[in-house]
Amino acid sequence: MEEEKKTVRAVERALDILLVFTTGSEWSLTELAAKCGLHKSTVHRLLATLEERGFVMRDEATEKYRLGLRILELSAHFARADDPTIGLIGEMEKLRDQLGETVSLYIRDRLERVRIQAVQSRQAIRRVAQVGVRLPLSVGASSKVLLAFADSDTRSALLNDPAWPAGLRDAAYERQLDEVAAEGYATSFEEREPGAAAIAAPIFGRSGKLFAALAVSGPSNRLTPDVMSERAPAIIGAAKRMGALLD
Amino acid sequence: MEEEKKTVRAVERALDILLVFTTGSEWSLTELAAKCGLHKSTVHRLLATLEERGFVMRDEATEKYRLGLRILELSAHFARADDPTIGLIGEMEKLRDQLGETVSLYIRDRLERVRIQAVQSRQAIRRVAQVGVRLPLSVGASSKVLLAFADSDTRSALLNDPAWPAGLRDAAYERQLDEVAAEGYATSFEEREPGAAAIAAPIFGRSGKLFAALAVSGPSNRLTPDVMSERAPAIIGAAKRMGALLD
DNA sequence: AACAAGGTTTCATGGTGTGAAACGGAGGGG
DNA sequence: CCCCTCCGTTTCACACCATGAAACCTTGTT
Repeated sequence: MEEEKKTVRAVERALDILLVFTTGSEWSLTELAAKCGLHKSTVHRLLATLEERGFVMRDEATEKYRLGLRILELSAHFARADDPTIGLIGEMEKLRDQLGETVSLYIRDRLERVRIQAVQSRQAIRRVAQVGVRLPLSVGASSKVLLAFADSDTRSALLNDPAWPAGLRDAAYERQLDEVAAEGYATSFEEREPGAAAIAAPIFGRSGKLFAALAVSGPSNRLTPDVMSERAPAIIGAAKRMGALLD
Repeated sequence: MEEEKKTVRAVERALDILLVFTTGSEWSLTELAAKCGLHKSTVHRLLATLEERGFVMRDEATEKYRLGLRILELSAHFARADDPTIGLIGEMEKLRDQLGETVSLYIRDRLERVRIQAVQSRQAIRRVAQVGVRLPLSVGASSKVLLAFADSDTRSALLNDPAWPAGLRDAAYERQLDEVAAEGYATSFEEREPGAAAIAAPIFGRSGKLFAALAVSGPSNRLTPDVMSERAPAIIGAAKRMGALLD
C-alpha cells in the first residue's frame, strides 16, 4: 500500500503557507507555523523564499506577513485575453439590470465551487474582487446546478468522495438533484447564508459540456420562493444565450 | 565572499515557474523547463506539486499548463477589507469623469512599479484586470514621480543599483527628477508606449511618506503637452485630497 | 513502420532541507 | 532595574529527500 507521492515536500509546505492567507490577511511567523504544523525555523526559511520572490511581504507597521504584489501580478495574467468569461459579462450585466440583483458565475473545482466572474447589484457595497472566492459544493443553488448537470459518473464520484458530507449522501438528496436536472434550474433559500437566496441555471458549451453555473443572488426578502420561480425563465434564457457565445 | 542564501531552492524554482506565466498564459512542460533552465523531470515534479495544490492547471484542450484557480482565490484575499486604495476609488472616478481618461495608482516595488488600482476611461475597451501589471521604473510619468519624491537615500540607492539602466544614471536625469519634485508633478509623452501620454502626481500619507503615484493616461493626441500642463493642477489637487483620506 | 517530440517514470547519489537547540531583542511586570 | 516571556533569527549535524541522467511511454508525423 505504498502511496508514491511524486510531489516536492518543501514546495507543498510553501504553498500551504500561502493558502493560510485565504483565512486572514495578516499572520505572524509563529501563527503560520502553528497553522501549518511546521517548525518555526522551517516556516522562517520558506517565508524568506516567498518574500524574496515577492509572493509575501511584511506589513511594516505590524511586522506581520501579508500576501505580496506578485499575487496581484499573477492574477492580472490569470484573466487572459482569451478568457471565455469576458464575453459573457455583457449578458450578465443585462441580467443584473433586468433583475436588479448580483449575478455570478461559478465553476466546480473538486469538491468546491469558485466564483469566476461577478456583476454586482448596483446597490451593493463596493467590493474590489469577490471573484475567486471558494464555497462548498454541498450548499447553494449553483452547487446543485453544478452537481445535477455533471456527467453521472463524476456526480457519483463526488457524492462518494470520503470528504463529501455524509448527511448529503442519501437517496433523497439524489432525487433533489434529479429534480433540478428536470426543471433546468435550482434555487436556494437561506441555505448557506441566513438572509440570502439564489437562483442558478447551467451554462453549456457548444460541445454540450457543462461550463459553469449562472447564479442570481440577493436578500431572501426580495428573492422569495415565488419570485424566484417566476424569474427562473429569464435566467435560464440568459444561460442559454451565454452558452451560445462560448467556444 | 560566501553569500549565504537562507532560501529553499526547490521553492524558488517552483515560484519561478509560476512567474513564467506573467509572460504568457499557456506553457508546455518543455517550454517551462527551457525558460527556467531546469531539467524536464524537475519541472514535471514541481508542476505536479503546483497542480495538486491548484496553483496550476492543465488546459484540457491544449494539454498545456495555465495558472490555476488558487491564484484567483489568493488575489481575492489580497484585496482585503482594510485595503487603503478602496477608499480612493471614489476620488479616482471623479477625476476620470472630469478628465475623461483612465486613472491609475502605482506603487514602487524594487526597480519596478505596480499598478495597484485603476479606473478605466469610459470609452476604453473593457479589460478584466489590468491591476497588478508591472512596468519598469525607468520610464513613464508615474515612475518619475515615484523616484522624485522618494527619500533621497532610497533614490540614490535605486539609481546606483547595478540593474538600473546605465543610460539613466547621469546628472541630466537627476536634474529632471529634481524638476519634477519642484513642479509637484511629472508628465510623459510617448515615452514607454508610442501614442500614449500621462500625467502623474504623488500621494503622500498623513505621515508625509510617499504612498503612491496617481496617474492620468490617455492617447497622445488628446493629452498633448499643453493640455497636460493645463490639467496638472486638477490631478495634484485630487492627489492631495486622496492623501488626506489615508491612514 | 519508423521516427520524432513531447511527457512520464525510475533510481542511485549527494546535495540540501530539516528541526532541535541556542541566540538575540523587544516589551512588560514585578 | 532585572528577570521573565514571547517572537523572530541563526546555527549545525544528520538523514532524507530533491535531483537529473537515462530509460520508458504515448501520440502524432513522415
